[in-house]
Amino acid sequence: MDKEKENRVSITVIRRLPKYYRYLGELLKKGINRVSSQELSELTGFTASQIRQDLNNFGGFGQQGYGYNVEGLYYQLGKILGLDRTYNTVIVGAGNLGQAIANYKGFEDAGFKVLSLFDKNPKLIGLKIRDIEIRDVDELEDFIKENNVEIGIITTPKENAQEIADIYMKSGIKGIWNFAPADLKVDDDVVIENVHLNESLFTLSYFLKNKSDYVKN
Amino acid sequence: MDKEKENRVSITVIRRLPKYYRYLGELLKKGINRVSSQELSELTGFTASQIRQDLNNFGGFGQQGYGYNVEGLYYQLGKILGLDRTYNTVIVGAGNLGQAIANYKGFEDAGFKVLSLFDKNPKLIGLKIRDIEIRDVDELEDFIKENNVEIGIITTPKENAQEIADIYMKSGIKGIWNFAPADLKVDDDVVIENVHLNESLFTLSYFLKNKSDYVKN
DNA sequence: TAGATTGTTAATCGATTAACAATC
DNA sequence: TAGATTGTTAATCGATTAACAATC
Repeated sequence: MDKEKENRVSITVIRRLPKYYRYLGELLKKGINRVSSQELSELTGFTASQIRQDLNNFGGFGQQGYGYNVEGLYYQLGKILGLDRTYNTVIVGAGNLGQAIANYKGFEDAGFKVLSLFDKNPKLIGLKIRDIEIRDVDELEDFIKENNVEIGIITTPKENAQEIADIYMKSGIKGIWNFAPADLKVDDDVVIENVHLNESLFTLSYFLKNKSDYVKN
Repeated sequence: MDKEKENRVSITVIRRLPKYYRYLGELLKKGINRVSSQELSELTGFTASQIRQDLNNFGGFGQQGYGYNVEGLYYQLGKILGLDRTYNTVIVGAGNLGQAIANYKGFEDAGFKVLSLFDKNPKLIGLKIRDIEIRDVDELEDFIKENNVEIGIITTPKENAQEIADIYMKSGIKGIWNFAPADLKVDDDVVIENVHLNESLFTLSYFLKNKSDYVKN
């Protein structure tokens, strides 16, 4: 009955994977082809034990007495994270933040292609951000359906975020990357990843104020 | 000896505070002046028990039989987060992302004032983002020292992030908000808050791929 | 007073760390 | 073979949830 529960990996583990992936990518670029959990620990700051535990949620990628093959592990983690393919995305909200994301080459390199930006501001509609056209948000639903868009990005003010999420859902999008400082209500089969910059900044503020209690942490 | 340890509140608690703060602000704006942990639970998604535990790390803000006074709790949380004052900040990296942050009125409203942007691109130097001038990064250290800047924001490519962090430290900055996809090495008395957008996107990718295992979570 | 809801202790649950046999 | 390091189990630690007496 709760078969799914068995191989359900905890969210805290998942959130560490991209960091492993990043450092493995760096090692790979340096031409290093072998790494131990101890070495990964020094790079990432997680304990070697935790790293071995984390990786073993997905399989035995290492080899006793040797460690992990950098290229192999990098490839495996990419596959686990779903980075072994490409995704079509759109961005609603063509202000600075939307443009920043559209401009960031790193996302495209990782397989996330921004097909179009959308806005309701007539001054922006028709402009291009390195070949990516800004369209009227009225065209959003049709565009998504016609272009096999899987990920919807929201960089609008918070007042408009929920209505955009609703259009996304109506259009069949199952993954939303939300930058508006609001918690969106979505259907059970839609996943949301929030980037709440204000919360991040307030956390920094707290730690800045209380840093003496947290030195070396 | 480990006196500090006593009143050390766990990081996971701290990271929930901004969300409480946000919802309290919304309630306040609606003119609601009383809220129970149960109601906060429905808003935030955390359990009522957890909310009471979290708040009691900092004091007994509630009243039996009544709940919490919205305005009072909002004010207290603001104080705890260090939002009862203003901070001077600078941004290094005047591309789209840096401009987005400089443009975002919400940060200024919360007390974080961007005094200047910095870049090394001569085409950007001298431009203004709503009154905020873009200066040459060569002037960074002097500017920080002369203007009582406490928070340094990094929105450069990852290749330059560490050198900017080094200048920040040399200039006396103790709080860094880092958007570059790199883990910066800083002194023990400097706090860093990272916003690693690529890690966030990769996490979304994972959950999109495995969403059937995570429905209603 | 009766009802509601906190503050707080105790119980549970889950995540991290330690340890070591397996094995390359 | 000897040394190194994984995979995995057991122990520990910390965070969440449950429960309820205190009290407004």
